[in-house]
Amino acid sequence: MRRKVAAVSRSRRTPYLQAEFDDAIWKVVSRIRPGRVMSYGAVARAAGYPRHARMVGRSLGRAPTPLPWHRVVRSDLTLAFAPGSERYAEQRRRLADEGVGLEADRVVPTESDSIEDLDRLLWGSPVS
DNA sequence: CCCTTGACTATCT
DNA sequence: GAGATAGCCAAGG
Repeated sequence: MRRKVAAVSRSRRTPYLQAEFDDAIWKVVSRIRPGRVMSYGAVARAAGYPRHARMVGRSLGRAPTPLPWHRVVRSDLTLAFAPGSERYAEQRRRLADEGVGLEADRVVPTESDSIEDLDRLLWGSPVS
């Protein structure tokens, strides 16, 4: 059923529907492969909403169905939650379970991952 | 309206 | 590489 979030943005710039935004974001996140991570900004761009990195976390918090939210990290590969917080611990645990290397609060890129293509590499595989 | 707050980022020092 | 800074943008007070 259609959620009735009437929340049309009151922004002076880009009018947008929260429901559509959420659907786009959730779809992208649900496709991140296990053992891989993607940045908030990359998710936003892949969903068609450049410059909306800050909105991604908000959207994930609204997700009704289980989503691999733990695969979304900052562009510098650090976790966005406060170290010591419950959600921080949860994210670390889930990533570790998938074999993702962690150094302090930062994901350790695989040797095959190159910094320049993080967007694509983090995504996992070319969108086909 | 104005101001503050974030699950953010790119770019300087 | 760690901080500081300036953009970013929707929500909520």
